[in-house]
Amino acid sequence: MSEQSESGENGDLRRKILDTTRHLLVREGYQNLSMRKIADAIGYSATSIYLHFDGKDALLHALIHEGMMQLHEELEEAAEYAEDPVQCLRALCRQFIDFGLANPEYYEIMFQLRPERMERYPPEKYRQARSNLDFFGRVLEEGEEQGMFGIEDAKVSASTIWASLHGTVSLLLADRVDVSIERERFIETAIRQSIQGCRRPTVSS
Amino acid sequence: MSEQSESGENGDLRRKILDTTRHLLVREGYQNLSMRKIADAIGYSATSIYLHFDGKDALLHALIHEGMMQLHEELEEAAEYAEDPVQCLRALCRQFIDFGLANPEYYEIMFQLRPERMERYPPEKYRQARSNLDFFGRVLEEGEEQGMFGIEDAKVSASTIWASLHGTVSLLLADRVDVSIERERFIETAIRQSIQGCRRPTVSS
Amino acid sequence: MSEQSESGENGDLRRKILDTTRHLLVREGYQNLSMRKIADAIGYSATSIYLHFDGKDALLHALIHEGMMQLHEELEEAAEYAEDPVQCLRALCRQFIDFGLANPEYYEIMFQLRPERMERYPPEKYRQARSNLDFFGRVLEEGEEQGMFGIEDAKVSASTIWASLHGTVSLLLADRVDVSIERERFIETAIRQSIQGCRRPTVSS
Amino acid sequence: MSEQSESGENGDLRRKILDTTRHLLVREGYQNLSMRKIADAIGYSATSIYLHFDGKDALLHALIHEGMMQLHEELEEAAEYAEDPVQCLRALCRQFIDFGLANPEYYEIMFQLRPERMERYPPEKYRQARSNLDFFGRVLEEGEEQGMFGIEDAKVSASTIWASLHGTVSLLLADRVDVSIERERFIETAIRQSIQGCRRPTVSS
DNA sequence: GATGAATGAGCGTTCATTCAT
DNA sequence: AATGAATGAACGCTCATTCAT
Repeated sequence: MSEQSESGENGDLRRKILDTTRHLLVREGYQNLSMRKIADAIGYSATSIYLHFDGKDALLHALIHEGMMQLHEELEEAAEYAEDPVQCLRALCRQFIDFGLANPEYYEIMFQLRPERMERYPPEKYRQARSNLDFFGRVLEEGEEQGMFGIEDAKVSASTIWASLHGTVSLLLADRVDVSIERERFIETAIRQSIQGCRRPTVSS
Repeated sequence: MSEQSESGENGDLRRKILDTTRHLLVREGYQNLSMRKIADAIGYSATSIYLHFDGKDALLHALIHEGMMQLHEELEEAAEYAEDPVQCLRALCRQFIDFGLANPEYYEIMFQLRPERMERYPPEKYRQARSNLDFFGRVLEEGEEQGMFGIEDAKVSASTIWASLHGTVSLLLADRVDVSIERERFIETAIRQSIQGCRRPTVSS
Repeated sequence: MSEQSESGENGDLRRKILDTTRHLLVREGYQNLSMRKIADAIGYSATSIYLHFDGKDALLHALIHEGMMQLHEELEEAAEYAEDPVQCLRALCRQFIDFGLANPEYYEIMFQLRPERMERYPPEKYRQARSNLDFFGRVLEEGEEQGMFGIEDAKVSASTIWASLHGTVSLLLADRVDVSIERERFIETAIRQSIQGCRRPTVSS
Repeated sequence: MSEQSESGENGDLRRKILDTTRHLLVREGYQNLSMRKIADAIGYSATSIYLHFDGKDALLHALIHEGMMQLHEELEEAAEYAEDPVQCLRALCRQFIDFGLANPEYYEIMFQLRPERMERYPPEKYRQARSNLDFFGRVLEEGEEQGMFGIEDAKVSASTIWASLHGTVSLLLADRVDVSIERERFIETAIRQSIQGCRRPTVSS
């Protein structure tokens, strides 16, 4: 009642909106998200959202930004403690997948929206987003220099590995992986194959 | 009673609806698809669609079914002429990606819609859908038996390869691959790494 | 119940919408007109209006068109029975004012909306609208040839007379004329002065 | 407590609100005027406006009042230097039109809003507003006494002249005068005809 | 087999205004 | 004197769907 530090019930409506939107995203998906539903879920009028965000797009952009930042931090931390490029690549893959599975709401808006449907996501933010890919590019380059990989172009391979991880997360989130396959085993195999795919080939294919 | 409207190909409105919907899907995307737009595009009343389909979902289910059948045929044909498991796997990968890029309208509804949000896609159809995965499983099994691969479980690896291909197609369709990367090179690298990922590893990772 | 000639209660929803809109316009004004209010007033859902009109603009354009046609007919008829240009001009003035006062709803959307607010009124209709002005131009020209007027340019004078009549109608509709002035006398004076204004001046002013 | 925000002209927020509203009116029109836009434009919160005005209507009433005062002054000055009633009437007409064209923001709220729809514009202000009409009444009376005019009732003719001028300004502001007509010529003709309309008629009409 | 008429629910957004501080 | 937070009502419009014919 007296003071309102920084995480009191007061004032952080903006925070509440972001969190609620995240939860709704995971429960109902982007398509079924509406300003009214968000408002109802937080117990405020729809108008109130506009006090904190310029509109639906701005709200989602803010969420995407948060997701990108969080992913960035997680990848950074994962890369930090790795001893060699291979271990580092493995850690990055694992972290990316974990992030996607743990934050499906972020994942959907960050990676699964067709850009044509999310109008005008500021290009400057896209650049920042893509910086997450650089983690993979750097470690591939490094490993290549040390003769651990057999890739042609670190940038290209970073993208294909990303594609592989993205597919893995997408299928898991969509529950499209055969139920008879154990989740952890699927993930581990996907990672192993991704890394193995960068190895110097034993025979030409 | 006498004349059949003005359309030459008499009767098969159902066919027309499906085709038009496909075209609309590719032009406007799933989100902007509406029954009215379909009806306008075929020159019939919106009500007519309901004579042939129970609703929007049923219409999409039918389309998904068609897409699955077509993909099945294409994979079948691709596998047919391969000489050895590795070549066959390569052909399957290439065909899957080609299918996705050539039929973005199918691809989106087949693989990019969250099933929880597409009301009750009949499980029996899902089973059929999954049969497309068996192509990959079979060739992996075969190659494993011939000592060409070093995988633990063909079913699991089939899924991870599928994941990899799905990620590749998804990123390409969403235009999220760095523009500086040549499209064909990206695809070729993705396929090569997918196959290489199944090879017997040179060192344990 | 059996047959539905052409003015039955059935089918003429379009007509009903137009009429109701007209009434609402006069009761509440253009600013307070909304699709919902129209729908409520006719006892239909708002959606139904869109079955007959592309949108609010199209609905108003249709009304403007009707108004222009009606005014055109009335002016035409007024001009028909006049014996000489002066009588004709007088009849036209009288008819224009009568039309405005009798159809305030038409008058508002026809003449009192700032064009910037009524988006994209088709220019081809504007041309037709302006044709109403030609009645005045023609009679002024004719009278000038017969030496009855002392005007410089029929087109310019037609416009100034129109301005005069427009001001007269506007003030009356807005109830801005002093209550102590009898309505009919005001109108009569306005008309007389408008005509007198075109006479050959007695002294230069 | 110490510093007064950043604005130099301390205190007179009320003045600032009025001025800003005027500018917004001319830039965006009455329809697009909103309290929030005003607040944004002056750099204060929307709430602040309510400290100085009871609401949107009151704010507009204040503006109307100012406009009436300004018009009054201008007409007064115009009348002052005239040598005879005809010249005076001409000067008044010219000044009225000039005022309208130079202050479209004032003109719209002063003369083009239907009072019924502008809640309760205080009648005492209307009286004051009407005083502007008296300029015309007086000069007509005077001219009539001197035999220069042939009008029946100065008050009535003042109103009809006003109507004429009002129509002229309205059409010009709405850009409804044929583009082929030169603006100044249109104005001059309107004024000449207005005055000529009060002359003693050469023949009865 | 095909339609026209109709609708309830919902969309993102803006508005003038209030109230506690 | 000034504000930030909040709101209910309304806006034009689109949607998938139903029903009588």
